[in-house]
Amino acid sequence: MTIEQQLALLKRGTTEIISEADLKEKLESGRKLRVKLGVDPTARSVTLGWAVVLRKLRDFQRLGHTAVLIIGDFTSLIGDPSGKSKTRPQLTVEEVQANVDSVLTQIDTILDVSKTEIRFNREWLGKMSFEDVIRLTSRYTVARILERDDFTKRLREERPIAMHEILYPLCQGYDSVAVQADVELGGNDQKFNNLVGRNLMAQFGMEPQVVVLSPLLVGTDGKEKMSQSLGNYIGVKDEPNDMFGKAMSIPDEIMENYFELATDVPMDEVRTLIASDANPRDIKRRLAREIVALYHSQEAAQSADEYFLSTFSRREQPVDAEPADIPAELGDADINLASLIVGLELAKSNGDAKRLMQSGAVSLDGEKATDPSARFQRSDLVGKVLRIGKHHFRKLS
RNA sequence: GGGUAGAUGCCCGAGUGGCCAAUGGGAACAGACUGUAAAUCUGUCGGCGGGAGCCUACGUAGGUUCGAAUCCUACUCUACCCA
Repeated sequence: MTIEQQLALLKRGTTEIISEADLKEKLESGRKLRVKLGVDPTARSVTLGWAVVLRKLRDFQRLGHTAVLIIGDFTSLIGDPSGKSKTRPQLTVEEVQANVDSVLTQIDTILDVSKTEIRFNREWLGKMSFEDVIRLTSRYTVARILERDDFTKRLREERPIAMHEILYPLCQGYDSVAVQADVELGGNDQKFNNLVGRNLMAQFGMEPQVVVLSPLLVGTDGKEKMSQSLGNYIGVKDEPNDMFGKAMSIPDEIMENYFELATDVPMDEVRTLIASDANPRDIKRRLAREIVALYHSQEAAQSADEYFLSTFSRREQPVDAEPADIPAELGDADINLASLIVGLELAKSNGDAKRLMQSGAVSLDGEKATDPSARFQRSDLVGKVLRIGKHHFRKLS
């Protein structure tokens, strides 16, 4: 692959490269570059949004460079203030470890983990003495830290900024020094932190890293950035049908964005597809298939597509609704449907379940069950398909 | 250290002694319509209960009162001004 082709591949799905000329130079050097991505183990699910940068890291990896994945086990004790209007809760050591374990098993669908250098930043940050910290902080000024938009905003809105939060960019920047990064990847919201890394590296007499920024993937709601806490995410470990369904529920306008950031479909093809007069729904089906194929398989994508069409487009009963046992404690007679729904974890409380029934969201074998006071025999329920809302089906047994 | 303002449900925010499980908006959930899109309309939106009703909740802990989100005391936290 020529340098130009490599650059083109690496530029897909990025908003900014600081600077492209530097990146080109580094690629031309023929060296095996050290490409850093820092991850904050605050979430347990790897989402497609997170996958955007992980996939970019994979691109570098496939070009023969060294992927250096930094698990921010130390920095997550601080909590990245990026994009946050509130101080994040600080995690305990146990919570961090649990998250790390879960995250590592998830990213192997994206990266070649065996070839990835995985480092925990406690390795160097945890060893620093207070004197080291003071020396580090003396390299930056308060004004420069406060330039950062999140902080400016919080100051303006008279919201708290805790002292430790302003150390976050320095910690992350110091990671780059410690692992001698050539390139650092990040989401757009990481720009400030990444640039601090460049500055610190220069201060330590190193060649500053190139910063490659990717846009943030919008969540399935089409409004906020995709994040686990907002619940608008697609997880890389989601079941095929679920993943497909979530992909279908995104607004039309963000389809192109999803193709670019979450699939490998060539962009020329995507643009032609979107410009054509094909039914947007079918373009979106293609998108959903691509995504499922990436994290599961072609076959899984195909069957998820079929499931979707029959269940939702043609509104048929799913043939293979998820089986569910009627909890034994409900007894055999006088079964209250609301308790059953709660027992199957399809509603969070009895009141909630009753409300769903009253609003017509609950049906048994296609017949609406709207009366919360109705009682059922176990034998009447077994074998029927319980439907809650549009999405949830359970075959009772 | 001194002063001022403030802390209400997922978020914003109204409420200054009973009519408050708490106005309004957003988010969310459900129904109708659809392409599980968008927009729109409708309903719901602390827990338990078939219901009557009961319980828990307005920063924390006490107190006053027949009765407190509302009054008093102490404490915790936040912002701003002065040092």
